[in-house]
Amino acid sequence: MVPEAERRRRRPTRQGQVLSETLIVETALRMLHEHGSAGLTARRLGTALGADPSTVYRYFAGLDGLTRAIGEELMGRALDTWAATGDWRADLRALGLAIHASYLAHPQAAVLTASRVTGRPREIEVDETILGILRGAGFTDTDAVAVYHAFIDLALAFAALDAGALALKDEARERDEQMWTSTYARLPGTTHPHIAATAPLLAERMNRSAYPTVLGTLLDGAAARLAGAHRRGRTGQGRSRGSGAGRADAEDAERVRSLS
Amino acid sequence: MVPEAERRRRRPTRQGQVLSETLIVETALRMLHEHGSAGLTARRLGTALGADPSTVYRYFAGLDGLTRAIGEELMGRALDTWAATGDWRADLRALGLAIHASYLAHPQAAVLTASRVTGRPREIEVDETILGILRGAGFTDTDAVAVYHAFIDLALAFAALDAGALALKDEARERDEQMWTSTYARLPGTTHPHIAATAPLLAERMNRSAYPTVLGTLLDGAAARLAGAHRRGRTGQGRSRGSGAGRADAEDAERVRSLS
DNA sequence: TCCTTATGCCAACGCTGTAGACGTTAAGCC
DNA sequence: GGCTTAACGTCTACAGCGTTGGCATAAGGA
Repeated sequence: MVPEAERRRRRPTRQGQVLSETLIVETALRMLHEHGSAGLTARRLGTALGADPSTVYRYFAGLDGLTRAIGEELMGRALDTWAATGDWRADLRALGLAIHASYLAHPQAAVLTASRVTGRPREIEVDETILGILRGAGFTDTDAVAVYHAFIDLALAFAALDAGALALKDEARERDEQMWTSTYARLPGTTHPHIAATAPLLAERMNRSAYPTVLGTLLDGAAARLAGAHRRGRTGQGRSRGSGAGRADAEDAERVRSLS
Repeated sequence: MVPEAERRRRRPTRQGQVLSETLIVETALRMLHEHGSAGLTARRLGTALGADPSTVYRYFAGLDGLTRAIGEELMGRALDTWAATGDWRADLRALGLAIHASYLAHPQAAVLTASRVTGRPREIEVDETILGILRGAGFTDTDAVAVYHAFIDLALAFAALDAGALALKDEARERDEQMWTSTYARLPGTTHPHIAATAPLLAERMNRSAYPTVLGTLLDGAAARLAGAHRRGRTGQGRSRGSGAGRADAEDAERVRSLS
């Protein structure tokens, strides 16, 4: 296995294809679209590329390495469709939606990659951008990191969740989506009063992503914290209850972490 | 395949095991712990059960059916460790953390199931409980459904994301966790000023789950909306900007949905 | 005790990811 | 232009996978 940058001899395949990392990644994305998230196999990828299956292993450390490269590509695409305006709130919202949308444009790929951290260049670029927006907006470093953490994990988590729903093959997805009008809407009010009372609302809402809503709430919370910090800065007063990211949450986070 | 409730003839395995859905689910959970999230195979499960691999197919519709049953089991366990107090905010927080914790107690299983909706009894029970808490707290049906949607998807999304990190085998996880002290902390301030400036804070924070923080923010937003609704109820005034779940978000959600 | 059929077992099919040896051919140098 | 060298595509093989259909058998109702 040789890193892409050091490749010198580009020798065509028996069928005439000249391979490269990006060609393989793009072919893999197309295959994921056509054959579903379980349809990315070395052999199929080989035939699609006009090359022997094992050739892929000269470019990536197993299919897992290819998967990480795909994630990096999706992150890069998100960044490319986004442009800063200077309004931190609008910029973060747009960036979050861009990441989410970029992954959901390839749900079958997103399922495989959204919960992996690659640490590759474009991903780092996104992180740097987010931190820059927050620090530029006047957040303290501590707050900026806290909001960044919540922001990026929220985007990835919802990308993975929503991609999972979209990645189901049509038939299965239809069945899943109809669950709110079939299973849930038919529960009797005697045993499930609250579901029964809200069934139409549920059917209308549950097949959409909750991400935009939650993202809005998160940014509201961040804005409140920013305002609070400014107020404290002027008055020298202690922090208010506010955003719910205080001591108790840190303890929860620690507890959660040590669960494994 | 016969539903568990109608099973009459319980015939022991050649090795003496008497099978049942719950025995299989529990064995599968144990195997996931021992062999990782890719370690649940029909053949291995068979040997672990002291039975032929194909026997599992008499109890579940393929490994996929087994997977859904595992998800249902985890959801049930979350509900069992939780008790209502009457304080809607505390109750929701505790329930969210319980779901998150239940999945993270079996990260390898959570990876497989957290983004699947099963529509099975214990899952419905959780949904009914959440809606009950919200409607009991005085939310309108519309608001209750909106908060419910955000709440449950948030819990599942973070369960999946955090489980993904925990499910990596020790060696890989350690490498992942050290990325914040190795890769990120070493980026030069000239190219990545914001990451460089916050590197210690990042290293301290990024290996914990952001879920408790985000959950807190979500509940804060919900509380604000509840207070706003009450105020509107008294004064008859229109809704304020507030929680960020207004018209614009609904449009975003629709846009996102039609992406596929 | 007998009959039915649920249920466990077996064998087989067509896949999978990946390792290692092999041979061809492009690149770099003179 | 010709030579050398090793990068890179190809071939072969292995061990394992999910799943299915047929078969034997024993459990439970009569």
